[in-house]
Amino acid sequence: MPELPEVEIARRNLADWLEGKRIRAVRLPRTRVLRGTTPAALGKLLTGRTVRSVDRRGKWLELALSGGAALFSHLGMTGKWVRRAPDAPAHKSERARLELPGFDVRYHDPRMFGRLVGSPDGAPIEEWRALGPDPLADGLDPRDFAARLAHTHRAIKEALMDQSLIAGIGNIQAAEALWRARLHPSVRADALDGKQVRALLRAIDDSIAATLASETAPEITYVEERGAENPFSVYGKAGLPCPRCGTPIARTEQGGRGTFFCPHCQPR
DNA sequence: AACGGAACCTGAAAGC
DNA sequence: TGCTTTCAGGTTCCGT
Repeated sequence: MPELPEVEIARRNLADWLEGKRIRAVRLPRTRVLRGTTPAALGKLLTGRTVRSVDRRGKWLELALSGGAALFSHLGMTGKWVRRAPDAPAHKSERARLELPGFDVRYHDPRMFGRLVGSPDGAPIEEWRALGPDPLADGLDPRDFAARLAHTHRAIKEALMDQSLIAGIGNIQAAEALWRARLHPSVRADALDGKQVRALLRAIDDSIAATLASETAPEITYVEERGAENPFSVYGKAGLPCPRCGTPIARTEQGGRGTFFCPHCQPR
């Protein structure tokens, strides 16, 4: 279940595999992943195009194609792009297949929360245009970010997961960044001072960099999958000692999802 | 306008 | 063993 770092790894992999390659054929079963379009329409858009570049903003990927078209991909909770030999058996959750010269790139997504959207003229789709600045691709201006936070009464953790405010942060990166910045997840966003906002932006950069460093691999294993190590400081660590002070990590619920934090390092 | 909660899905793990 | 429940890092829509 991908957030900014996992999607960035997917971008790098797709760029390695696809840039300069021509999509000879596609296989697109009719699934929820294609909502808003049809297999025929998307197939027609993709077939025969060469992939020029692979870009990312927040949790969205954009494959720029020859002839000015583009393919937008969101991985949802369980989406994954993988490279396979053409004769490799299809995975049960395969939702799309791009056939390149000598190999396939396939999209797996058991829960089908992900999306594939074609853009015939390459114009960014509405969801892409609605995204706020991306901490890795754009960098965030502390003053601008502070001004945006000052407009919301929500808890800082919920604000961080608002993709229009800052793009790419999900439940894990929010928890990790707040721990690094020593901020309680329930603190109101408009209560942070300038120093705290700067610390938070640094924490976000550091957390993303740390996750990228720990997960770089041709195939991503998400934390909750069997056999995966948990490389995080507080996420999924309820009851375990805080890496900084040893206090047991607490778990609460915020906006219907789990929130992890250190009650000692992150006071209200 | 802004917020909380349910809905959308499947599969793995934990509980019984 | 096998059935049931719970939970999951995504967005979106609906009611207040």
